[in-house]
Amino acid sequence: MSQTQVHRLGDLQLQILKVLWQRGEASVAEVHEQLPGGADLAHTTIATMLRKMEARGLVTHRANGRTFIYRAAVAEDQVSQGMAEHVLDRLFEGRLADMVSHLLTAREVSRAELTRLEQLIAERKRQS
Amino acid sequence: MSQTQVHRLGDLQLQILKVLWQRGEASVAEVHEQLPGGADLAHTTIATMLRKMEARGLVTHRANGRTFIYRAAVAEDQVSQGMAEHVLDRLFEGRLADMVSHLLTAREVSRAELTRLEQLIAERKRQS
DNA sequence: GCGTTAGTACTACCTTGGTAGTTTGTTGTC
DNA sequence: GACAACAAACTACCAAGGTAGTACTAACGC
Repeated sequence: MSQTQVHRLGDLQLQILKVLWQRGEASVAEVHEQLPGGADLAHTTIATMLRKMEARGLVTHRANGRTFIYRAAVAEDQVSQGMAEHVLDRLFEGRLADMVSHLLTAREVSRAELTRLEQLIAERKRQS
Repeated sequence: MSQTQVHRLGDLQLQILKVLWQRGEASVAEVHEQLPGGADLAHTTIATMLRKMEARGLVTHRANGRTFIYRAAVAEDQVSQGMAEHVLDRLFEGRLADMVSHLLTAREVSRAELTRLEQLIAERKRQS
């Protein structure tokens, strides 16, 4: 019984989830306001999307009077990991170093970021 | 003019591309054989998918008699980077360390892999 | 020559993400 | 009590991924 597939989410769904993760709960109107670039979208677009997402088990809602207050039903970590692992496995056969290598050559990474990475890896090495 | 969107490919498309990258060229039947789990799919499924992919600019073909020989029209690096960057940006706001951190906690990573990562980062640091 | 085989082409259907208009119902206000 | 405002529900479309059956056609074997 596949527990809500979290590795294939569209950009809009992701952005909506981000708003919910950040705020805990939000009405359709609040999601709409907080959504980056949400001004371009109709109110009903957000509402429809939220209903679809609820049908897929990504969010839940409770009623507050006639207004629905939505809440994420999947954890941020669950989604982040699900999507990141999906790409890692499908594209790089699970070889993390390959993935990082691609990303390092493809973009600017600050020195601070590199240092953080070094620390992460060193720590992980110590634990194994 | 958006150059073929390479960040949103389905799993089947990806697997087909992998076969083509690996072999250079392949007929529908060859792709079908090489496809992991391809035995579950109908021949026409692969053929249809290839035609759709050609329409999207992902592959091209030449005819060899009555048989079509397909070839990838997008580079592996282009796709890998496109998809990896997409996830990195959408999910982790571009913070590579966050992404790696998630991946490191979510799965087993061999010591050899960790060492390779260290080397990559050290090298990158030297260049900056 | 004729039938079998092995290709592609065409068509069709389902799902999901994305987008939004229209309808219906509730609520609060004058 | 009538009406305006607003929220959700319903309906509708489009694009794309995925899947495959059916139709057409060229080649090959006998």
